[in-house]
Amino acid sequence: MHAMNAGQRIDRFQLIPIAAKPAPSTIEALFKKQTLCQVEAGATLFYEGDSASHLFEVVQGVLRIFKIIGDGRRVITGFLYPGDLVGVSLKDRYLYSAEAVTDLRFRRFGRREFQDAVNASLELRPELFARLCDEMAAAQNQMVLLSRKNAEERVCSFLLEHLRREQRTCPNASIIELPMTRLDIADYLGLTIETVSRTFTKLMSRGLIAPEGRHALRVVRARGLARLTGGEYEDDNDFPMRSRHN
Amino acid sequence: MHAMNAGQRIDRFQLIPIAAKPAPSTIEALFKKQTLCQVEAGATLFYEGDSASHLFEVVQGVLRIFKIIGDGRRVITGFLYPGDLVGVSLKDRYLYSAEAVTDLRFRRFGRREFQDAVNASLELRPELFARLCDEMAAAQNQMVLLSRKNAEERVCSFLLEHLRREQRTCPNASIIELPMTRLDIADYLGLTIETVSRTFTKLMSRGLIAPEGRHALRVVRARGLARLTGGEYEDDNDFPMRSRHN
DNA sequence: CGCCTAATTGACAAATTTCAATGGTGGTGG
DNA sequence: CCACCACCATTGAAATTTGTCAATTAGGCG
Repeated sequence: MHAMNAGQRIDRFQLIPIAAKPAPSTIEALFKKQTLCQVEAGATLFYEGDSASHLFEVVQGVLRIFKIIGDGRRVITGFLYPGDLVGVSLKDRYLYSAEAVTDLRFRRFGRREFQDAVNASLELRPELFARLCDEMAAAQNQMVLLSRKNAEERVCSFLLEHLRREQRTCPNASIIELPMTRLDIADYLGLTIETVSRTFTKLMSRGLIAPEGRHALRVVRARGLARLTGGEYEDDNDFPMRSRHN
Repeated sequence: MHAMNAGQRIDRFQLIPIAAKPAPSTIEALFKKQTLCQVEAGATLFYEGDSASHLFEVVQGVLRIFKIIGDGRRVITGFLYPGDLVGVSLKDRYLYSAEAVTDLRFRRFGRREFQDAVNASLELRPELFARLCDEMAAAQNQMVLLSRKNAEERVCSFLLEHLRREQRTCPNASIIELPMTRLDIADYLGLTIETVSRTFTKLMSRGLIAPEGRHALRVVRARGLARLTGGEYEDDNDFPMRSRHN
């Protein structure tokens, strides 16, 4: 249904002299020795099914990873942000394609070298394991969203997820950047572009969010959004599921 | 919407003297030293949010893992079969609940001991890693299914997934056991029980499948099913996505 | 200034869910 | 051994949500 943004495959990355310095982490430290690469928005890092020669770490910008089925239907399985790792797997082929949503800076690591480095280090292994577990937890939450949430709940969950991210760096931020297109959002939430648009409009008219320039918006009432996510937003309340025991 | 089968929480497992001997694998070998436990269909192994004290290995029977959101909507994120591991994570709480679909035999392992054993062994680590990666790949395929497949495609994918499983032990099997209820299938596929039922009926009337007793069915035309899964069934053809490169 | 793409909005169609009724099966106890 | 009950599955009809198609608006960028 949905056509992808084109974007030709990159094989020679432009090298960049600058080094970013985000929160320290052992795997990040490992990557920091690798040369920094840069591509433009729309560029493809790799396609699903390509021989999985490298791992990538996003340094700056946003990346989308997605799968495409038969007749062109696209599913974005995630948006990746600085500090995130892409291509972690033992499979010898990538399980999904990866494209830059914005201009992107990243580092690459040869799969084998990475594997060796991780095996050699007592600190790296648990970190990698922890990242995989987080990814798994996120995937399960996404399954819940895709399986049982309605359009409004999906959009509110999405907005809150992004608000959270902003708040990790700036604890009382209320403005979220949304560099991806409506089509990207739709393909991430399992909706159409029109439904996403209508839902945004509705949330605005209810005063929960407000437009803030072209590619950002302000969350006016986070509490209100949270109430519309259809559960699973353990903002302050912890585990809702736990009642009858023996 | 969907009520769960009740099933009270088990804390003292019935111990069983018999030991099964499936395909050898290092993690399986590790578990084999643990006492075999048994519970009845419907029993709960643990709830989402419980302190994650143990890992489990299914020995015999089928287990469902699921999450529940606010108003009782349930999402089954997976069915687990003999040889599968449950509860692998670094989180200190389970991310989902686990219930026996059928009478179930399993082994438990203390999380810490398991962690230590895996860390100590050069063979166990890659195996665990590989299992996590497989789980991740499965989760992504499920996201594709939930996000963009219609009812017929979902059901066909489900049937084929189960046919594959049967065929791992019996290469030209055409009968698949479906011990779970329609509600379980619906909650796994993100549909309602009625839609699942109607879709089964339609596939039967088209002669693709045939009923085979109460809890099993025969796949008459696997090829036909495969054509209805909406892509992603690399049965003989390998990667469909790979066209324009530079 | 005007074009091109992205986003919005509306009207309609289609798929799935919801609600309701019926049918089948297995288990239990008379 | 049979009847009845509880539960699960099927089927139909109506309702609802989301998707589709089409037209319009709004930006961004040359």
